[in-house]
Amino acid sequence: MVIKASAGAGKKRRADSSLTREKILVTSVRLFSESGFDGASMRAIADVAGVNLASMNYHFGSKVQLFEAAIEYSAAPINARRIRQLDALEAARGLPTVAQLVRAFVDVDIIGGDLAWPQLSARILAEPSNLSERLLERAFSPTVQRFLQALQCSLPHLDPAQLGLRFYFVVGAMLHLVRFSPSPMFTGAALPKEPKEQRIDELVNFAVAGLCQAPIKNNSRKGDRTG
Amino acid sequence: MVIKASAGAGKKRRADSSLTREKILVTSVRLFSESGFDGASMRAIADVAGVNLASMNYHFGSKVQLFEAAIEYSAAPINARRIRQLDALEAARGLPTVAQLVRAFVDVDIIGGDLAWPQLSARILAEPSNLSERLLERAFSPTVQRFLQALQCSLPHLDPAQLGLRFYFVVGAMLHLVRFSPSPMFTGAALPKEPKEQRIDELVNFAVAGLCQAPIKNNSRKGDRTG
DNA sequence: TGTTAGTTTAAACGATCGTTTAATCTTGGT
DNA sequence: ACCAAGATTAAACGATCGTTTAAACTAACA
Repeated sequence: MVIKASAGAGKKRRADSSLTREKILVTSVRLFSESGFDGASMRAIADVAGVNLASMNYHFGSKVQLFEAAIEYSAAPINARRIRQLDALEAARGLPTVAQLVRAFVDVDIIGGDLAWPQLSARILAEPSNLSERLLERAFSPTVQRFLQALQCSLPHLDPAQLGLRFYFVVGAMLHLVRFSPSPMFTGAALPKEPKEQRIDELVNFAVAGLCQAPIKNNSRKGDRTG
Repeated sequence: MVIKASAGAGKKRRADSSLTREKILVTSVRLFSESGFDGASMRAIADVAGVNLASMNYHFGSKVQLFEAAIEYSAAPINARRIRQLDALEAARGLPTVAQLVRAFVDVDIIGGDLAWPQLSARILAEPSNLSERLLERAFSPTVQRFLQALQCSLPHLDPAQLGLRFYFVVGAMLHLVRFSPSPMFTGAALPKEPKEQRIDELVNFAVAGLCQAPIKNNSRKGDRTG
């Protein structure tokens, strides 16, 4: 058994194994994001991908390793695009606004495109923690770090820990929006559904207000607790 | 096979079946919230609860029905406490503040206590949608509706759909905070972890700013998109 | 005390899971 | 043409899953 590391780089020696790898990865991303790790069986992935069951273990070793490969395969292009947008913002004159930074982070994940990284990442969050935490960390962390640095520059008065926690809230709201379209209990059953882009605008506005206008540290405990 | 509807109400006829039911429910909530629907097996629940495997199907019919029963069992007391707090706020003189309303909704879910409803509800969100959506709707909707009405009274200038979407963001941030303690990539590895109550304060402040201070409707598209 | 409905139990059922085996096919190298 | 390494395949393995069966047990009522 030979577990190959990369698909596109090495020149294929004999057969079209890289095609098989890619079919498996694309299908894995789809089924894992639809049904979760337990819900997507190796056999279902093999059937949908049109490959033999055993070839998945041949190429990826085990289901867990396939899961990790699918996560990396799905996250990589989106992380790259986020970083590219952030680079562009930082290359411009003057500091990027918080709204620009939030939008650069958020809209990629929701507009998304062909590879369902947001659905997959939202799914990972619900897997048993020993599986998910390490994987999410690896797939998310570098990009999050860079955005946090940029946000810190634009919000220098905020404590780093406080900024991190608020950005964590933003990510939570984003993933929640990505997972479902908000159910009728929130938006009212009769109301027409807004287009996706408008919801992103709302999310950006909400996030910017929360990041910038919430009171700093613990100097204002406005009225609470009556019960 | 007799599937009983309620445990505490009907007087037990012969044996201590209500004790068995309760042990199964308590253990189900714990294991479902830890491992999800697929991850928690009937056998594991039976072992931990100290009951026979077959008795779970005897009392609840099927695993799906047990899942539903566990959700209801876990959500009911928390919904009740939320509604009680809301009633108290509305019984007081003057309109409740947004901060009071948000806190009444949020802190119950995080302080939580013995029954892990927040973890469970966060877990449900990742189940296949045919399972989760209907259940979450049933467990969440009435309480959400009442809080939305109260928020609307305190924020009359907000469009109902816009308010609903923003409250949806708040719930997303809350569930995200409940699911994990924010990973080091957000808060910085070296920083000491804040106490739980302080994080709730931060969440409330963040949510209030997002709910109240975000721009209304689509009149201000502050700078975005530089590409 | 014998009856009977309700409950608990051990054992088994069929299905599906991830993984492995071993044979076959494909294809570049000589 | 022959060889050998990589890739694909059908078939099976052992384990575990949710569920069912049928017998044993418990306790209120006649």
